[in-house]
Amino acid sequence: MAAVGSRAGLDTISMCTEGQDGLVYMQCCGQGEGVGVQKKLNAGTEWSADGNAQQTNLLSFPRSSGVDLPYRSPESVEMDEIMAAMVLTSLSCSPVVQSPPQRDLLPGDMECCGGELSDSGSSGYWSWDHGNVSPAPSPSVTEMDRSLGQLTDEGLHMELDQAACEEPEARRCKSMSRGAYRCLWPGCGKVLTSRVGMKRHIRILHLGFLLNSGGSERSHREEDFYYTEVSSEDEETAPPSPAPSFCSGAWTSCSSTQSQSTPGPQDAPVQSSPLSQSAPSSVWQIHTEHLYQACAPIQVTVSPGSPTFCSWTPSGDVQQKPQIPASRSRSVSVGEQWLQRNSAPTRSQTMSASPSRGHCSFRKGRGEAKKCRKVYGVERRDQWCTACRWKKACQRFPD
DNA sequence: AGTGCCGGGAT
DNA sequence: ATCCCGGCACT
Repeated sequence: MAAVGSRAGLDTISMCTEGQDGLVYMQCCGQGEGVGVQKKLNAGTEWSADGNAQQTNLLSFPRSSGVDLPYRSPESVEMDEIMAAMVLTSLSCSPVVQSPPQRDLLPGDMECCGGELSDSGSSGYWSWDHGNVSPAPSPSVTEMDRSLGQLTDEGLHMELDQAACEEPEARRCKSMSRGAYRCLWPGCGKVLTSRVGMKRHIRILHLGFLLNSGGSERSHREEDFYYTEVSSEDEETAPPSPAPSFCSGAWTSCSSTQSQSTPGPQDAPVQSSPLSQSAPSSVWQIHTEHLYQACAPIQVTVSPGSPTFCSWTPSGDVQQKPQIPASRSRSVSVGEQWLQRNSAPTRSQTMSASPSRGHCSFRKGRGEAKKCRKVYGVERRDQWCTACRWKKACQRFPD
């Protein structure tokens, strides 16, 4: 299925229609991994992707029969019709058909994650350029190719977790319909309705990978340990766990505007807006600041997911993120962000695993982490964290 | 020697 | 509570 969303996959798409009940059946013959995905969609559209199916390319498409298409080459016309069919199906229900291992994604996601969805073709998700479709003449092949390629590039960053920033009604209808996934990370407990979103949540917030790091392969399986599937009842009884401040602008900016606007003529998708990826680290940074005065240092397990909350407001603008008091904000270097991400998980390990010293002092050996003194130098002592200034255990760069 | 920070003192 | 520093452990 991984290739279905790609051009290679589209080459083998075939479809046929049944006139009487208005169902549109599309068959996608993938090239390799051939587990089929079937989705019965709300509007009576059914998708079938089966790598083993050998089916002739029957390209009758009564739903768009009234459309006059300018003459193009047969291949182009074929692709156009395919695209038109896909576009029509996406208009009514905007499916998110995931790769077979994640086929537990149910129509709820599709209904609620509407037009803004786009997923990585390379990771096996369908990509739908949904918001820009119309029954009018379908976009040219090159246009679609371009948009598909773009979605392939960008899609990974805009997954189903967008639902977190959508309307509450939409979320409700999603959560009531079936199970969900709950983050097991200590102090988080966020519930998401899609596995992909949960994985990404864990990967980004807890495992500390930046969005654009592209999901380094080594971490791909790691998220599985940190979430669990919960039933819908569990989800409903569970308190709405605070979602960390990850309603980043790009995830939400694509949501309502595009899907709710009347489908205009083909335009370049708006989904390619770049993501702001720097905020979380700085948020963690701020929250580790001055902890010496706030609580005992031993309890500082800098869990990146815990400190901030995501308001479930539909707009989900970047400005919706919790505003950091200006007095505490400061620029954070890349190295510091790295330290923040990497020092957090190791801290508890070093604490618990080394009862080496006889007396109760938890004094650790020289960590490799830079401290304020090293980072800023003695001459810029005013930029040290409070603890360092007081010759206490550094809170800005905890071991 | 340089650094991190505990323990304790000063305010 | 806040701020500072002597002095020790560690590299």
